[in-house]
Amino acid sequence: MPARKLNRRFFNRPADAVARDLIGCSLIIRNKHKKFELRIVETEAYLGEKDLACHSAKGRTKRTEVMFGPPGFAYIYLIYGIYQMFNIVCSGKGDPQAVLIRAAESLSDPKIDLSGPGKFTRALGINRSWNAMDLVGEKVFFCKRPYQAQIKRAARIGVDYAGAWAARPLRFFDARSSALSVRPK
DNA sequence: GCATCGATGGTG
DNA sequence: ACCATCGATGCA
Repeated sequence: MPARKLNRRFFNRPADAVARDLIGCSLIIRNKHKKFELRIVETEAYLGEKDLACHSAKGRTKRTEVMFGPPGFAYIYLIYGIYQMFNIVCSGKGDPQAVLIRAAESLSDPKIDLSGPGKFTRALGINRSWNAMDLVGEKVFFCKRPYQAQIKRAARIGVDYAGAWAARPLRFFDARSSALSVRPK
């Protein structure tokens, strides 16, 4: 039945709260020809200027500009010259936090592999042209759905450079999912 | 199984 | 010179 659509207020909270609450939620993407529906199983929170793993800690630049704006919009960037990372801007305007979507399960086509942040964007055709896209709109939006995830948390992946922030348990995942991203540590 | 490594390009 | 990654390769 009609799942509850997540509104802008949902994202106007600290990124760790949003990251946790997004586990088990669905993401609906309506393109011209295809419609994707998927369930989010892994996220990471990036807590803004004080968080040394968060891009906004390096300052306000052209790339990170969207994070300094209002919540509920996409922050997309290129990593390793190859992969696009899909984030949702969180917290209020002027507090540049974000949540990275790391893995999901496709509900519309189980064959689609979304078990990693790079695989996720590649499979869904998400790229930097999506930067600043509204994620509480008509074509792309999230829904709360009746699903019992077993939520666990751990340190974030690939941020060893961030000092004490690297050890913080800001990665959230559904322990029952078989579509988690793999990387150890 | 696991460890290591190259691809590839924007960013500061 | 770094990277919020992935997949291939080598060796066990």
